[in-house]
Amino acid sequence: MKPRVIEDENGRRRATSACEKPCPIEDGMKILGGKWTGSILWHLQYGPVRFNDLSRMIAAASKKMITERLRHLEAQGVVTREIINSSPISVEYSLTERGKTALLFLDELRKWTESIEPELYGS
Amino acid sequence: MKPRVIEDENGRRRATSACEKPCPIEDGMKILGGKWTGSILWHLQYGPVRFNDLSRMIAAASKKMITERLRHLEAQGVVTREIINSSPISVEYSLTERGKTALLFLDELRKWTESIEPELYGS
DNA sequence: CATCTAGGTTACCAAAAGTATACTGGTTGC
DNA sequence: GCAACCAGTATACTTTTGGTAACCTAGATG
Repeated sequence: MKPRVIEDENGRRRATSACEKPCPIEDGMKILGGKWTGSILWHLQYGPVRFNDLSRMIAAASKKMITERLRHLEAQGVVTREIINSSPISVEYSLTERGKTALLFLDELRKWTESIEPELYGS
Repeated sequence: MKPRVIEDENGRRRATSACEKPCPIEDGMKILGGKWTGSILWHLQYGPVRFNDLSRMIAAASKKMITERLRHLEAQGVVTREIINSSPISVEYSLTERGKTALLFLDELRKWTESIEPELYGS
């Protein structure tokens, strides 16, 4: 619904349809907006990746952050964690279907950012 | 490029094409990911809005936050600020073309979030 | 003259987010 | 036995973010 501001009989301005509910945009940002979250999903796009490999790919993020984000994403149903009974044991993370759709939207963000700062990401 | 992990001749694992540059997704999140930023852009989508009206629409955010976000968005060329020579003087904020394209992506985020939590935003 | 509006600013505080470094316990290869 | 790998934890610390509350100038209104 289109938000409006009206004046009441005393000339005081009021907003109708102000953000009364938790807004889906703010909520979505809480899930996908944390630092490194986008990068993690991005690196999972081609298939399952093991924890330490992910950590190597996103070398600038600490293991603590990687763990934290993965746990959070798992809780939201965006990634799955699977323990592989190898030796030594390994753990693989993958995108769920929900995670794959998030990827589409992350790609939109990527395109948007590249369009405004082409000099940084050039050709 | 598809990120990979390879083993060198000693069996040590290494990532190729790790996040060496600032990633456009992380950068974009810095611009659009702050709290209230999405809501502000959302409320500007139908045309210019005055500062206090915006503040009334997003009642849960303080004026300080609104100001801070607007300054940041202005610096990134996402919104414009125009002083209207009325009496009393007023200030109108609008989306730039760049801001309007961000709106497309925010709508994708909105749809994504609604799809995963339909019970919250239902019909 | 007191109060309302406009569009903010300032000072301060709490909590969240992020970084850095070290450590665990088990396994495999040299 | 020693080192390296696995998947993380633990602890301590700094930085950033978000939020509250009060205040400001200037013009209009009662």
